[in-house]
Amino acid sequence: MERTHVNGQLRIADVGKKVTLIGWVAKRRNLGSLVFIDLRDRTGITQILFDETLTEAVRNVRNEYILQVTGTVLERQSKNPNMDTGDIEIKVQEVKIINSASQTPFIIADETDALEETRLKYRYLDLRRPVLQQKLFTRAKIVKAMHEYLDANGFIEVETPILAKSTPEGARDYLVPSRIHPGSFYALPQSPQQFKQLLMVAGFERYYQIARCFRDEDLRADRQLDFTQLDIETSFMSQDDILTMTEGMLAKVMKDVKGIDIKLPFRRFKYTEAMNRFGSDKPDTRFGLELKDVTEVFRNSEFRAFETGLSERGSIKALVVDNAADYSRKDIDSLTDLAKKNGAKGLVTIKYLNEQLEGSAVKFFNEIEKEDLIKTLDLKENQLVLIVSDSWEKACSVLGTLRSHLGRSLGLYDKNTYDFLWVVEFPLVEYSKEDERYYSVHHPFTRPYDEDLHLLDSDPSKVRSYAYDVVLNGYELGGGSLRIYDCDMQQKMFELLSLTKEEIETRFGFFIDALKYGTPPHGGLALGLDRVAMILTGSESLRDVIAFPKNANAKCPMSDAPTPVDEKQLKELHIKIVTD
RNA sequence: GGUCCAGUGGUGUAGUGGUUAACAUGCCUCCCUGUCACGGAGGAGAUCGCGAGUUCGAUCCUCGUCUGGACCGCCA
Repeated sequence: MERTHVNGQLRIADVGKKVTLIGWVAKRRNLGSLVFIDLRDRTGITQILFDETLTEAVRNVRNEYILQVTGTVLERQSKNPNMDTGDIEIKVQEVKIINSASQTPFIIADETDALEETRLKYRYLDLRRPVLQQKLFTRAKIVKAMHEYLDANGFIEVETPILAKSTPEGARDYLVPSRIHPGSFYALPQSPQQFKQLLMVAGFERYYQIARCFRDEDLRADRQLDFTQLDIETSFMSQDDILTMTEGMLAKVMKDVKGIDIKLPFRRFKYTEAMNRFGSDKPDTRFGLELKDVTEVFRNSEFRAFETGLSERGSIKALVVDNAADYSRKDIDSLTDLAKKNGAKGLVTIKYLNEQLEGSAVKFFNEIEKEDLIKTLDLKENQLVLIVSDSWEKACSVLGTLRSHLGRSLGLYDKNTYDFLWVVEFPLVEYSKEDERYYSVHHPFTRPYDEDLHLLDSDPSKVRSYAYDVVLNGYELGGGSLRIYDCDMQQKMFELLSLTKEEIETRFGFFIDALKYGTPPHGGLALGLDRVAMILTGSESLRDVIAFPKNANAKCPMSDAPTPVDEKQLKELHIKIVTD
C-alpha cells in the first residue's frame, strides 16, 4: 500500500513536500470546521489537519481507524516541543478510510488506564502502545547485537529439538504424549544442555542458539513457563576465556542498545565472598550496606537465639543501617516479618543511641560482648543493627534479602547504573536433609575443581566447581560452567547424586556413551534473554518484554490456553482423563 | 501446596447496613479555525464477580467459590 513517509519521520526540512501517510487514528480533536488527527504507526505520530472542505469526510472517523492521507507538509502555527514531529503537520488534500475500528476496551497510549489483566486479554491492542513496541524493538536490538558478536567470533547457530527426552532432574518437565508410541512421552527441553555438549563432541567448537526453554513450575513476575535463553557452548576454552568472551558480547549489547560503555573486565566474586558480603549469590552491588560477621563476638554467649549460629556450620551475621531513630516499632516488625518469611527463626534488632545499645536482646549480652560488638561493627551514633543467627548460608541469605529490601526502600542506588559482575567458585553439590542425598548446585555435567577431587568421596559439599554466574543489579542474567569431558568422571557424578545404575543407563546412557569417543574439554553458558531485555528496558515484569506472555496462573489471558481437548484427540494419544 | 491483597458503568477508581451508588476518563448528540489529554452544553451506560448465610433490609458483615496480582515453597 502506498505511502511516501512514515509517521515518525517528517521534520521542518520537509515543509512543502507532498506526502502520503498511513496510520491508526490515535486521537481526534474536532474544532468545528477544523479537525486535527494524530496519526500513529510504529515509528511515531504525525498531526494531520483537515479544513472545512474535508471535515465531513472524517466526520465518522474514530480512534483506531486506519487512514491513508495525502497532503502537504506545513510548518505549524503553534509547535509542540514534546513531539519529534511537533514542528510540522500535514494539510490533507485526500483521505481514504482503509479500515474502521470498534471502541477499544482501553486507550491506546503510553499512559493507559487499564489493569494488566485487561491489557493481556487484548494483548494485540496493548502491543499497539508505543511504550510496549519500544520494549520489543529493544529486545530485537539485543538479539541482533548478540548475533553479530557471536558470528564475528566464529560461532555457528544450530537448532536443537523441541521434542526431546525427559530427564527428571531439576525442574518439572512439560510432557508431550506420543501418538505413535502409546504410553511414551517427549519432554520439552528445560535447556538444550545435552544437545549442545554433543555438538562439542561432534566438533563444532563454537555453538550458539536463541533457544526456547520450558519449565513446568509456578510463575513469578520474573519467571515464565516458556522463556528464551541465549545458549552458548565452546570447546578448548578456559573458564577465563569464556568469561572474557561473554563480557565482550555484553559490552557490545550495552553499547549498541543503550549507548553505554561498560567497564571491562567485570568484577569477580567468589561464591563465599558474595554470600559473606552481600548475602546473595546474585548481589546488587550498586550500593554498599554490606553484611558483617559477628560470630566471634558472641562465641561464648549463652543467648539461646544465637545457638544455631554458634554451632558447627553456623554463623551470626549483622547488617548495620543508618538513622535508627527513623525506625518505628512497626518498621522493625515488618523487617522481622520479612526475615521470618525468608526462613529465619527471628531477627535480633539493636539500636545504638547515646553510645548505648538498646533493644530487648541487649540484656543477654555481657559488657565485653557489648564493647566488642560496637568495635567490630564500628557502630556510629543512631545506627540500627540487624542480626541473624543460623546456618552460615541461611544467616547470609536472610540478611541479603533485608539488604535488597532496604536498598530499594531507602533508594540507595541509581536506577541508571548497570553494575555487571561474575560470581565464581560455586560449590559443586549441596546436601538435602529431606531427601538425604546430594543435588547439583548447577547441573550434573559441571566439572569439579581438580584440586578438590580428593574431597569428592569424603566431603562432597566442600568441592568447588567451574561454575559461574553473570549478575547485573541483583539479577542473575545467566550462568554456565566448564563441563565434565571424561566419561568415568561423569559416571561418578551421577553416582554421587544417588542415581542408580539403571537410572543412569536409561536417562543418560547415550550421553555417557558419547563422552567415550574423544570429547574435547568444553564449557559454555546460557543467558536469560527475557531477563536481559526486562532490565535494559527498565521493566518491572518479564511480561512487558514478551509479546504474548502467560499470566501468574499459567494461562494465556487472550486464548485461555490451556484448555480441554476433544475426546477424539485424547483417544489418538491413548490418554484417559482421570479426576479424583 | 501455603500466606497476603484486590474484584463497583467500556476503562480506572470512590463510597455506604437503609430512597436516585459518586468521580474521572471513554462513548453518543450538538456548538467551536490552532488544538495537541483541546474546550463548552447535553445524554446513554452498573442486576456493585458468583453462591449461601446473618438481618426488617446486604454492594457493604460472615462463610464458601471463582477470577486476577504479589510473595513463600518450587525454579538442576
